[in-house]
This record gives sequence, C-alpha cells and structure tokens, in this order.
Amino acid sequence: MESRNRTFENLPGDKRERVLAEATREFAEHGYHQASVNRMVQRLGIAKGSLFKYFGSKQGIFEYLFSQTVAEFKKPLKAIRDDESGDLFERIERTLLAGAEFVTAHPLVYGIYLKMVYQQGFPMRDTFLGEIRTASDKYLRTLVANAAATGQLRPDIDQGMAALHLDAVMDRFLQSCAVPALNPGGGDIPDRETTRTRARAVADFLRRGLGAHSANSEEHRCR
Amino acid sequence: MESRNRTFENLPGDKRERVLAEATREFAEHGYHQASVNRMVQRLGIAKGSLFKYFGSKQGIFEYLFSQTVAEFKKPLKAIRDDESGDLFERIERTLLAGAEFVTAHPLVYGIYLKMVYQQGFPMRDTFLGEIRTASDKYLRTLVANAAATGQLRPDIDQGMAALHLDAVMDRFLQSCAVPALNPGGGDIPDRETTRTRARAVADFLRRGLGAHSANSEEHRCR
Amino acid sequence: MESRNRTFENLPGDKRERVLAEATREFAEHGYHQASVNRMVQRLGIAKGSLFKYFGSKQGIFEYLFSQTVAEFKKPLKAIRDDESGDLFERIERTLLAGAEFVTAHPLVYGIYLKMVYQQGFPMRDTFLGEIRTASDKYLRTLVANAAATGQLRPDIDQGMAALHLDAVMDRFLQSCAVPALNPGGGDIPDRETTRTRARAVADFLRRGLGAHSANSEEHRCR
Amino acid sequence: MESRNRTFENLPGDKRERVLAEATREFAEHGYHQASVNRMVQRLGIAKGSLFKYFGSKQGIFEYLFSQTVAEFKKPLKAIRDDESGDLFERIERTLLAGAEFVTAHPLVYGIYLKMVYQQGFPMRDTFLGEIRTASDKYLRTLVANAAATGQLRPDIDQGMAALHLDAVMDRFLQSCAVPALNPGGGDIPDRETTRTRARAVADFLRRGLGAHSANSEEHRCR
DNA sequence: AATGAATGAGTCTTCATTCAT
DNA sequence: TATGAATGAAGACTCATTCAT
Repeated sequence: MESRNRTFENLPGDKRERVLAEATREFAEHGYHQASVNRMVQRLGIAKGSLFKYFGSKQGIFEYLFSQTVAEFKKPLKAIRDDESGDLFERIERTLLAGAEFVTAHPLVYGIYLKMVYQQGFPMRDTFLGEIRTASDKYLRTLVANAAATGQLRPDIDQGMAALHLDAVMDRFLQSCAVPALNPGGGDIPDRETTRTRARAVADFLRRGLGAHSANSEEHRCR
Repeated sequence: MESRNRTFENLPGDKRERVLAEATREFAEHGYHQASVNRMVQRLGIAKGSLFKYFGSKQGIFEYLFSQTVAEFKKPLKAIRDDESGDLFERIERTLLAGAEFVTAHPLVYGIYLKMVYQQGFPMRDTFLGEIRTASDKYLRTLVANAAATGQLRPDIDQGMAALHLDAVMDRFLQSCAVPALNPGGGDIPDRETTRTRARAVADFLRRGLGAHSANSEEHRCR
Repeated sequence: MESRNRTFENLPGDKRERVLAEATREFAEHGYHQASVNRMVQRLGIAKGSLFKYFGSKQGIFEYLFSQTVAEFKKPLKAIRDDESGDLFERIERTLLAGAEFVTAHPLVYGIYLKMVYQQGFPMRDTFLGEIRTASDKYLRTLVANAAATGQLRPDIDQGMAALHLDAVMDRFLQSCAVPALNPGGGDIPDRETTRTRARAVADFLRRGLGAHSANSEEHRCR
Repeated sequence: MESRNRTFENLPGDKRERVLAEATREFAEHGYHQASVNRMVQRLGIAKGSLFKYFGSKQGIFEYLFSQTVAEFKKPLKAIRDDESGDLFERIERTLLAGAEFVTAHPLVYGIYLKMVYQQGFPMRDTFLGEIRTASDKYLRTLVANAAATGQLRPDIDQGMAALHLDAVMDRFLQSCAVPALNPGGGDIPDRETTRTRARAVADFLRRGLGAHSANSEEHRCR
C-alpha cells in the first residue's frame, strides 16, 4: 500500500534532498498543473519510473513535499505560543520574526503556499489550507484571548476582529519578506537587521490600533 | 486587420455577455493555463472556431476580458479621487465601499486577479499588474499627500509607509469581501449593511494607526 | 451550374484583375494547400462569401487562374511554330526569348507552375501538366522533325533524344530567368539585352551539340 | 538534453527503419506542410507521443531524415572527386551513374528534394539547399578547373558557364531517372543498362558542347 | 530497485466551406 | 448580389502514467 514512500525514505539522504529540492523548485516556479514531472526527472537525471515509484503520482510528490514543510513551519510558532513572556505585541513581533525567517529560508515553499491560496485545482488544497488556517486562527485567538484577559487589548474591540487584523497585517508582512526572493528583480532581499526593524514597526502599528490605553506608551502621552 | 474584435462586437448583446461570462468563469475556476477553450465552447454550445474568430487566441480572450474589467474598476475610484470632501479616512472608507461593491459584483474577475498576482505564466501578467499597481500607488499617494498637507496624518510617519499600510489593509479587506463568493462553502456572503460596518471599522483602525492627534474620536481629544 | 464564373465575369474589369492578381500572388507564395482563402479576401477587402460565389471553391479559383494563363502562354509559341523562317536553332532562340518574356512578365504564375511540377496534391495537377507537356512535346517534335527533314540535325542522333535535350536546356534557361524575380535577393533581374545574349549562347550550345556538321559554322572549321 | 534522438537511436533497427521509411513516404507524397504526423503514426501503428519523443517535432522528423540522406548522397561523389583517372567527361559520366544509382535507390528522398527546391516553407530549406548547392558547385568547379588545366575544355568558354551547363544537364538527367519512380504510371523504370547508355549519351552531348577540339570522337580528330 | 519506451486523451489553433440576412 | 458569422474536422504537440525489461 504505502510501500511507495518506504522506497523513497530508504534512499541515501542526499539523493532524497536533491529530489525534494528539485520538486519544490518545479512547483514553486510553475504551480501545480503547469509543473512538469518530465522536467523534474530530466533535471534530476533519474528515470521517470523512479519518481512514480517513490510517490505514486504527481499529486503524491506534492503532498509529501507540502505536508513535510508545514510541519517544519509550525515548530517555532509552537515555541512562541508556549513561552508567555512579553505582552501581546512583543509576541506578535517574535512571531513575525519567526515567520520572516522561515519565509526567507524557504521562499519557494512559501511561493507554493501563495499560489495555492489563490488557485483552485491544487490537490488537497482544501485540506492543506484548512489545516493551516485553523492552526493559524487557533494560534492567534490564543494569543488574543490571553492578552484580553490581562487587559492589553482595547476594550471596545471584538476579539475576532482583532485576530483578523493581526492576521491581515502579519500576512502582508510575510509577503513583503518573500516577494524579493520570489520575483527576481523585484527588489533587494532585506538583511536581518532591516527585517527586525520592520517587524518592530509593524508590531507598533498594531499596538497603536489594537492596544489598550493608546498606541505606544511613551510618545502619545498628551503631555 | 482588426477584424477579430469587430466580429465579436457585432454580436448581439446577450450572446456577447454569455460568452464573456463563460470565459470569466473558466479563467476564475482554473487560472490561465488550466482553463480550457474546449470546455468554454462546449458549455456555450458554439463552435470552437467561433471563439477564435472573436479573440484570435486563448490569450486574446483573456486580455479582452481583463482589460475591459480593469477599466470598469477604475471608474468609481476616479470619482473619489476628484471629490475632495471629507478627511483621508472618510475617503478611504468610500474607497473600500467602492472596492467591495465591485468585488461583490464581479467576484470571478477578482478571483482571476488574485490568481494572477500569485501565479507566473499569465499572459501580459507584468503589463496588467504593473498597470494596476501603478494606478493604485498613484491613487493612494495622492490621497496621502493631500491629507498630509492638511495635517491629517501623524507627523512622525513616512508618507510612503502610510500608503503601504493603507494598501495592505485595504487589500485584505477586499479579499475578505470576495472570499465567500469565490470559495463555495467558505462562509456567507455579507450583506450591504455588514460591509458598510466593516469598512467603517477598517477605516477607524487605520485612522487610529496613522491619523494625527491619536486614534479614535473621543480619546484623542487631548483634553 | 456554371453561374459561378458568370458572376465573376460580370464584375467590373479592374476588380476582376485585382482578384486574380491577389489569388496568383497567394498561390505563388504558398503553393496550393498552404494558400489561404482567408488571406486573399482579407487583402482584397471583400467578403469571403463573394469569392466562393465567383469560383465555387478554392480549387475553382486555382483552376480558373491557371487555365487562363496557360492559354496566354501558348499564343507566342503558336506564332513561332507557324513562322518557318530561320533554321531550328534560330527558332529555338526565338522560343527562348518568348518564354523569357512571359516568365519575366508573369513570374508568379511561373512560380506556381514550378511548384506544381514537383508537388503532388495540386488540383488537376495531372490534367494541367499533361496538357502542358503534351503541347510542349508536340511543339518541339514539330520543330525537330522539320529540321531533320532539311538536314539541320546531326544524322546520328535520335529525334526523341534531341527533343529531350532541347526541352532540358530550355527549361533550365527559363528557370534561370525566373529565379531572380521569384526569390527576393536571389540575384539581379537581368535586363532585356542580357537575356537576348544568353538566349543566343544557349542556342549556340545546342547547335554545337545537336546541329549537323559541327557546332557553329566559323570557329570549328579545322582549318 | 539530447534525449530525443537517443530514444530513437536506442530503438531496434527494424523499427527505426520502418519509422524512417514511413516518414519519408509521407513527406515525399505530400511535401512538408501537407504531410500529416497523424497519418504517419496511424500507418506505423504507434502512438503519436512516441514520434514526438523520437524527434521532438514534425520539423525534427524532417531534418533527421534529410540530413541523414544528404550525407549518404555525398559519399560516392567524394570518391569520384578523388579519383582523377579519365577525362572530364568520363568523370561526369561516372557522376551521372552515381547520381542515377542513388536516385533509383531512394526515389522518395529525391522527390522530397525536388519539392523542396520549388517550394518555400520547408524547414531549414535555405540551410539544406545552400549546403547542397555549395557542395555541388564546389564539386563541379573542381572538375572543370582540373579539366581546363589539362586542356580538355574549349578555350573560348568561361569555366563558370561550363559548370552551369554541366549542372543543368546533369540535373535534368537525374530527374529523368527519378520521374518514373515518382509518378506512378509516368513511364517504366529504366534498367541499369539503359541508364548506362543514357549517361554515356549525355556525357557525349556535353563533350561535344564543351570539350576541346570539336565534339565527338571521329569528327574532331582534325586530320 | 531502476529504467525509459509506449501510450492516448487532451491542449490550442487553422481554414475551407455554408447559409441566413 | 454581397456579406460575414458559424461550423467542425483536422492539424501539431504535451504529459502524467504504465509496464516489460
């Protein structure tokens, strides 16, 4: 039944990585349907039959690839969720940095994710995206609920609405991190320091819009 | 010469609309490459040759469709840009409503736009997106510059940064309007009143983050 | 039945000529199958239906065109055949000049002829070519027989063989006249004087190979 | 990479030959554009994809076929060029025989060549024909120059003109050899002896027109 | 376990021809 | 008589998938 992936997992580690890297590249460059198994095997220099032996089908390749990466993406977030130090917006800032790091390290996988979001016809699209969204929603709601309980949030704002705003702005932030790596010639890839500064600015913007009191503690004190 | 679109434009109005609607649907459902001219003509019940007579090529169909809609999208924005009544955030609110209206009326076209953003391989992608981005950027910068000149903006914020934030949040707002219509089962389509309320909330959020004084009307009245 | 060509022949003379010229050009440029009725009507600026009204079919266009021109080609040859002045090789020379004139005046039609010779799939190919070959053969045999009767031909040569040689060399001569006009950039189009000189050279070459005595009267006299 | 022809060349020899024979037949019967890949695979009883795997494209099929044959055609000519025994006209005679042999063995390929000469739109037409013409021209000029140097040529004739005449007559000779095989019902295919006789006749004709002294062996012995 | 030749449904596109207006 | 929209068979070509070696 699933003797397929067994075959793949018995492969020497470097070959396994080459295969995954090539597949990732192909899907990132062309999306799912436009990706070509022919090109993959040609570039890998292995037989077409082998790839099908490993994964069973084109869809199998994609699923293996994507699920693996989703798991990797979740790790740092779990750490942040469990470390309750700092207020909501500091944790958001840490989240942004973790996301930026992942997106910078795996721009292609992130590119696949973006394509998948706005494209039907990806295999398991609903499954994958649903999983991601549920996780993301749960994650943010946890943070928000925590913050609300300790009075860090403007009292007049709905928690769901707050989570939505967080999601919107964070999402956009990640995209801005990934775009330069995805579109060659789409601007310079920002260095770590720049990313850090931007993450802080975004967190401040959110604090100002959603935080209790007013925005950032020092500046807005009306004399 | 330009006999292609002549043929199409000489068609009876209702047939023309059926053709465009079907093509829109196909591209919205499958993206560009995966869209099938065969399916289009089959569903339309017309001969394959006819569609090619009208538009010359698959790409021709797409371009006709898209450019036509871009033009339509720009109209209400132009009106808002030229009507200078209200402060920046009220105009933003009007913009959001105009966008929401368009996106609700043409969810499929908007879906195509979203696919195009995150997918390479669309014909004329760079041309179309470039045009849209330039227009959007110019539009927002005009609004922001106007607001800054009359002291509506926090003085410590860069105008470019402000435009970026506006863009990010508005963009997400539009997506939230369109998603239910795009993904069947992705939630209920919001009615007009709900949309109006949300637009106001988003505008307020932006006012709080970017506006002069402080954020929402009561609090920031510093005494 | 043949109300078709009636329609065409009732057309104003200049329109008729434009139609024929355009059709000739199309067939000359692309051969029969690759010729496009679409292109013809587009360039002519008339309706597709009209052309089919005139000629019934693509094949009809071609046949009308070709048969008309064949008739025109035969005229000067008839004159030469009936004017018995001069020896065989002088008449050959006159024939070459007549051919050259036609070929220079109607290079496109000649181009069609050449394509037809080496290509199957032309409508009526066998009919047309058969007609032409029969005519050509009869024409040359008449000339040769005449010459043989008056002792102008080497006695050791077969009349059929002689006709073949005449045909070969004349054919090549015509091609050399037409090639520059057919292949743009294939060399300069020779002026009348040059053509005349060449025709004389070819005739002399033939006289030398086929004529009685030896070749040209003065030179080869072994003192 | 170059996996296309690898696939084809790895095929069992008899299948390879069947494929090439069928393709040759198709191109010979219909010319390039009118040739149908569909028909080829149908007659071969193989899948369409296979043919494209082998050659990449219709044009690829043609190029493979043609270039292979050109190479084969050149071989015997090279031998004649390097064997300097005999006078010019004897070598011409040998050339004619070699050509006749090839043309009789591969009438279809020769048919393709003839079509190509008079038809635009063949892929690589200019490349292929240019190559052939250059080779032919070089070949004949070598022979003619050689002959002139040893006084075998009429002194009053230009060497270029002589080469042209040789080319014209030889060309026609080859055509006369091939035509019966090409046009079913176009006459009987001549046997070897007949061909030999004809080649000698043509060579004599040329000797008479171009050779030093005078023409045929008896007469020109001037005394 | 690895190979790579074979498959065939599916892609976009062209074009001669017809016929209602 | 002239028009030009409609037709659909046929064209070249792609590609995920299978299977004998």
